Amino acid sequence: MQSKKTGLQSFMTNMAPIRAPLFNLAATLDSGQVFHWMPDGDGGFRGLIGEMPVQVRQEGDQLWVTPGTEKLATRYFALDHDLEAIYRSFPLDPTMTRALAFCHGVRIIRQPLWECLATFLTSSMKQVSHIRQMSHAIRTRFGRPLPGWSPLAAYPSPERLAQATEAELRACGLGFRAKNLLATARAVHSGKVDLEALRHKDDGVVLSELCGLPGVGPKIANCVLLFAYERLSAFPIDVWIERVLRQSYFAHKRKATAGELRDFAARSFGPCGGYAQQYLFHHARSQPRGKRQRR
DNA sequence: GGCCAGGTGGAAA
DNA sequence: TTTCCACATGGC
Repeated sequence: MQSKKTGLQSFMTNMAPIRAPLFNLAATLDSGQVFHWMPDGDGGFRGLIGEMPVQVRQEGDQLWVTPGTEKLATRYFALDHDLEAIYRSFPLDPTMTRALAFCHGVRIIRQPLWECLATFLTSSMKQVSHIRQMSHAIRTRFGRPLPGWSPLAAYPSPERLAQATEAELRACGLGFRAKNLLATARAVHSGKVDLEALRHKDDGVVLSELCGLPGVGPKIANCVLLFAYERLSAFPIDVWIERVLRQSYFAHKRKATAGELRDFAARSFGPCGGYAQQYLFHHARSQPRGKRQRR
């Protein structure tokens, strides 16, 4: 009689291993960069890397992924980033030190350009859980369904969303963001803005091009710069980061302007400021409500 | 039931 | 220049 395999053993015989030292999968997926990964009910996650359905699970320094997606996953999860070197570039103040300890192993994911832009376009004045809801609604309503992966679906192309109506997008819970997503989808689909071509442009050029799209300002443009264009110095300043900066770095000058905060961040957090920003964000957001900093 | 959320854009001061 | 406000929706 054959011995019955445990769930873990059977999972691993069907999966491919990747070495992933200094990586925290769960925290990375929960840190407000991506919004569609779902728990698989067995300690792992199911999601899509671009159009490719992927199941992933972490066991210590080993990542187990759907066979055939090893290279894709390695690149997506940025396992090539030298986190030790990045950490050495951080300032050594108490706030940053606490955030680093809390976020150890969180990596900045390399996201598909359009998916990242479109998702963050819907993020304004929304909690992370709401962004997740809208992302799933848009995928389900407009995306290509994947057999056996329901309710997950690929993120719809600019072309597909360009054909949608504002009412259809509002039905996904977007509110006033529907008009902006529609107009931006049309601008990208028409070729007015070429997201791929921007990969080779300077940060400033990418920023100003993105900010020309309806509903995209400096915050969202910097998120896309960081999470999709791999510009690790990009430092998006949202309400959470602004609170952290004012509390921890401008306690002596609470009336500092937005411009002063931006200049300070660029000066103080170095060439990997985007990583520092993400760690400060995730740490602040993970504090129990009672312990959170207030204005 | 009021407050706030990974903002933006346009008007007023 | 900076400040103010409308803009939808949902969770707590």
